[in-house]
Amino acid sequence: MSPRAASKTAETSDKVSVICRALRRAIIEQALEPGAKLPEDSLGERFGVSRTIARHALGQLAAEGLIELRRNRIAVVATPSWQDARDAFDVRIQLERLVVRHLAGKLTKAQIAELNAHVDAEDRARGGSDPVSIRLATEFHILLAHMTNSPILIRYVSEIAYRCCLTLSLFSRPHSSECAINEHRAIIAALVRGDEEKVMSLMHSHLDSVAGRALVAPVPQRGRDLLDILAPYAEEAEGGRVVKLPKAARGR
Amino acid sequence: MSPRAASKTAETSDKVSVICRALRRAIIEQALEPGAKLPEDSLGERFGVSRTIARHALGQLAAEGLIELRRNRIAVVATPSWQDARDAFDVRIQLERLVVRHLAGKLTKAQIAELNAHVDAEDRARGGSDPVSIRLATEFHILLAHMTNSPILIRYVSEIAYRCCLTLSLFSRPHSSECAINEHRAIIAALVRGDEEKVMSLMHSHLDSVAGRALVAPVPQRGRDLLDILAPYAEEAEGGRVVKLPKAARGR
DNA sequence: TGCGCACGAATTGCATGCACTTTGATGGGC
DNA sequence: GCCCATCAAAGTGCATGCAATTCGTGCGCA
Repeated sequence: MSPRAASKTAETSDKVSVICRALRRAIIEQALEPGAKLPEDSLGERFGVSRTIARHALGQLAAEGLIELRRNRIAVVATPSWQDARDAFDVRIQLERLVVRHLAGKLTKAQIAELNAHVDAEDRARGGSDPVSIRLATEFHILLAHMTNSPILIRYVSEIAYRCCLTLSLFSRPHSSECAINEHRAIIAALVRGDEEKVMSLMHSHLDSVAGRALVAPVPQRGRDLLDILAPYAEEAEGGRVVKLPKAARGR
Repeated sequence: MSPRAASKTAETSDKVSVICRALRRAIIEQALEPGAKLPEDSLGERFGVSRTIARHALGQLAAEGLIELRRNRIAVVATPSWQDARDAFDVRIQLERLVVRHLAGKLTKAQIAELNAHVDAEDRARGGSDPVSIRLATEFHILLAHMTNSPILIRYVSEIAYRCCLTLSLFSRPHSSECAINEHRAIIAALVRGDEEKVMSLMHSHLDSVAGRALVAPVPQRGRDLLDILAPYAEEAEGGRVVKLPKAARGR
């Protein structure tokens, strides 16, 4: 391995990072939906560690924006707003343009093979269970980022890809199923040809269309959190205090 | 405050984030140089908290890439490689282009005043103590990011600005002193005019020149960590084991 | 003098315990 | 029947204690 090793990004010990990885994966496969509660002791019990460790893991995930931590409250999987999602995709596009710019014409044979193998796996997973195909589509982008060998790009692209994935599960239709596989193949081809301009615009439009398919409607808010939907209206009425509601609306 | 509040990015409680802020600031003002040790109990004692809290803060800082955490080892302020620094500036340029694109022509009067006041402060600090002027220059960019009101941009730009600041303290000459104040003023002017293209290219060249002033020589490695410099050579000799060195080279 | 080794001090890894906060339910007043 | 006070259960905030590891130093030996 090169001196500039692609070491894990920070992440203290093993136990903490194991929990982080597990939770990240559960989140992007939608086993944990936005808003799901993550009590420290349940986590600790589930992973065979103490609350201290579980807590530390939650701290890391919160730093990545995957979960939300509020003082004295149970941690929950993040529920990004539609605006957050738009912003995330904007940033992501710029970041991934950088990725493919770094990579154009510089891929080794082994890397090309790895990318092709990954897309083949995406192909096989199509029609299979949704969660897996979503995860694979996301991991394609993360795989690309890793090939840049730039720790910063790796970290940021991974983080934001996970977050985008999270928003997909909120705003996307049942599933428009990433028919993006062909676009992935096109990107690989352009990377191999070394056509920098072309691959950047391919990546740009690819992500644009993913975002487009996902974020069609600014309004739908498929009724995840009734209370939050009403909040803006309540705020206009009085000064930020949410008015008392007739006993209904329970997140879970 | 708007419903989409510019709340602190995650950061559990107060105590942890207080420590984080203090350390961040100490690092960018170069009170803590790259490689400086940060033992948990010293930190805890200094801030009047237990190791648990200090440890948590270190975890957060590590997630931001400001410090390095290795198992069973004392945390140290990060020492980015020259290549890391280049990558960081590349990413930063793209991110901050996004920032000014969002902002062009959309600044309120109050925001314009705030920006001008900040640059005035930079002006006053010029010639004063170096650390303060460095910090102010960095905070100008962070201030801009905050005005986008996009949590993701705020987080990423802040993080990467701090990291760039860190590399400056490693590779920059004694101090080429951010004669960039005029460039800051030019950026504000272009933002007010609402000239999107212009302000993006201004920001681009501004950061390019900051990076250029800082990262002139790919080789200098002003002898901070003798051991790391030798590591690659040792690695080529045998399989990643660093050969025993005659007792010299102590970090401190 | 220079090198290696071993032992003690320093430091981290992690679990547990206690105090405080939030949450939700139950019962009494209107 | 509805609203509010009170209280127990659940959960977090944080400190402390113990085991394991690393670091530094002094001693012995060549």
